[in-house]
Amino acid sequence: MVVRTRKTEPLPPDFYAQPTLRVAEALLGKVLVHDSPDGCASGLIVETEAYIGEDDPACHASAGRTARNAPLYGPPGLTYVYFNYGMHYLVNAVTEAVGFPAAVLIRALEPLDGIALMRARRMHGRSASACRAVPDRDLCRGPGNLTRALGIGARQNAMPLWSGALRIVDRGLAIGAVVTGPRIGISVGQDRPWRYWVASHPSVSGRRCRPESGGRSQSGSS
DNA sequence: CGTTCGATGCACT
DNA sequence: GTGCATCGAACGT
Repeated sequence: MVVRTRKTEPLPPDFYAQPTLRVAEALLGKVLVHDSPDGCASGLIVETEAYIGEDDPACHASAGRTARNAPLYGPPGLTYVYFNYGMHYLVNAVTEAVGFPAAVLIRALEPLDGIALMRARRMHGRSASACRAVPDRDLCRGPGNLTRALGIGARQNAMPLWSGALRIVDRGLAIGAVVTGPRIGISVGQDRPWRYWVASHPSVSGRRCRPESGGRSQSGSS
């Protein structure tokens, strides 16, 4: 019984046909991979958010089915990629059952493979010096940043995550403690604690977790 | 260190 | 025309 190689099995479609909160938590520690013509890039999922049903005011389906949000109503395990703020793509994994609109937003990754490629993609349209200053841990920090680093765009919308170029796999990697709290970046539905992240992980978005002691934050300079 | 604000395109009212 | 599941430069403390 050797076969102790790194597992790279994609999560099966059934994985996504579960309650969205369970999927959102279970996706932490899995690996999002994109094989593109430019090369392969991947990262460990360390932050997610759930968007559940037409009753969720922050869910894109809150106003009913439209052309844009149609993938939310489709089969679980497909992507829902959309364009926001005129410049960012955001990627979701569709969950639950056909006809019920719900998904998990991937908000942050810890870069694993293809770090040079990620940095090259994020360099697009900005000065080389500014890009060189971006630490590895920030390359996929935030939902807009990770799609840029992985080369995810409108062409990846409504694509299966269990096969094909863009997929989520389980490599059996261990993660730290999981924390939950309110979703961020939204103006409604903030009462629902449907955001999940790995505690104290440096690639999680939002306000940076301050290091334990040693940092003097309240000193009046001069 | 913290907070504010402009960029930028598209879906939807 | 309005508002958005964002980002980072610019400014104030």
